[in-house]
Amino acid sequence: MRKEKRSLRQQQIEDAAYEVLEIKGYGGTSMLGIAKQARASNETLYNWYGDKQGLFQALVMRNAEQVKEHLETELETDHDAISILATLGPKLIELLTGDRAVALNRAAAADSSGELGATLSKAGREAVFPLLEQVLLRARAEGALTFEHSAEAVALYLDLLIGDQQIRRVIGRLPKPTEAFCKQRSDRAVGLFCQLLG
Amino acid sequence: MRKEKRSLRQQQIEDAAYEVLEIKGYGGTSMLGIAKQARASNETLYNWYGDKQGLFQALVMRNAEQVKEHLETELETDHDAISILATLGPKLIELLTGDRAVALNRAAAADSSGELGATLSKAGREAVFPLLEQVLLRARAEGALTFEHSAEAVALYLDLLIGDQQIRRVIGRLPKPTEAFCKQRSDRAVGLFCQLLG
DNA sequence: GCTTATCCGTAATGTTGGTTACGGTTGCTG
DNA sequence: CAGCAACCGTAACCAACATTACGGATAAGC
Repeated sequence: MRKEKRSLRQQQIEDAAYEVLEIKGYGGTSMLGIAKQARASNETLYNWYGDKQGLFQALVMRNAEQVKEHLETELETDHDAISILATLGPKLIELLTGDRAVALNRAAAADSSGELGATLSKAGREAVFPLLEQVLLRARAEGALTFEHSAEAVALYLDLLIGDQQIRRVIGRLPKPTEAFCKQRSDRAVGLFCQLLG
Repeated sequence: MRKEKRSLRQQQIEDAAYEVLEIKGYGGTSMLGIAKQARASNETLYNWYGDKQGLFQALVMRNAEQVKEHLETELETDHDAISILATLGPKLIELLTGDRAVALNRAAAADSSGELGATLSKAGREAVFPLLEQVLLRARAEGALTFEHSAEAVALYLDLLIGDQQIRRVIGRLPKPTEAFCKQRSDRAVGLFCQLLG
């Protein structure tokens, strides 16, 4: 029961961190700002996360977990692989170009040590990749797709699905995508993908 | 001759700024650091560029000019459009994911005002876009490609060519691309592109 | 050679923010 | 209720850095 409370409080603090981050950007986000937003003491932040980097590492990892959970849930359906892509795609776009992901990518870009970027990539792309690989292999088994190297196929799918949306979001030249936009872009990606490998 | 000297000195200062930027990242780059690297006075920096933002704006714009010049030079050949793509592609990858572009994108990501991002995008993507459009229209006129909306075709080409290379470079998870890599990735993009629209 | 504007080097100045420290409060434990 | 640990709110400390200021050097223009 003590643990639950702590966990809940951490959730609140991390939510507060996102709020500040999304509004003020990484450079404008201070530990005191986060503490104030969360109505917490900065001493608590330092006790729990060590330092600023630690807090952001925690944000990145928690976000990545959520993304992975989302996707794994989608994967548990018994639809055919292409249908799975059709539902997975919009979700993936939303997760990778949503406000939180963008804020984290900006933080990683601003972090000169490269630690955040490493964590973001490891917990993000490198976690999503095998899931997609699984879907594409299923699609090949079903005869819907033809390819030799699954890694290349995944890379191609991601190029078509995400493209340069992330970087354009990160430098502030694209708005947060609407649900309709995600759907439309996903459909386009699947269409092109099948045209190439179908 | 006075102007030439000034211009030369500015070039040196901006080169120094890139050096610091590429080594220390945007957060770690200070005006005094740049001044020291350039063996210049920070007073001079402030006189010439106004403030830190101004200096980075100048970097972005000068870089964009150079990119555009590079591409326009390539465009002046009388090769067929697909051949132009084959030579343009590697150059474009190199320019968009090279150290300077990455450093500028990181700066734009860290700039909470969004000014740098706007300039980067306006002077970069939005300058490159019409050039590519021109090439693709030429390709269509030559009968090599078929498409309805040229803007969509350009977007597709960029997705295939650049994909998520930029964001992965920006968060530090990809090394600077080799010449061979640029060539290979460009060839792949052109191949897939022709397969889709050919 | 004298004047003057420009530039260098370096030293203030003021602010910001990461980090630490501490007194007061809350809430659990016995 | 006493004891204790965790947490809040706030202040304090310290370093970095954007920005400003200034004295000395340099070189162009006359």
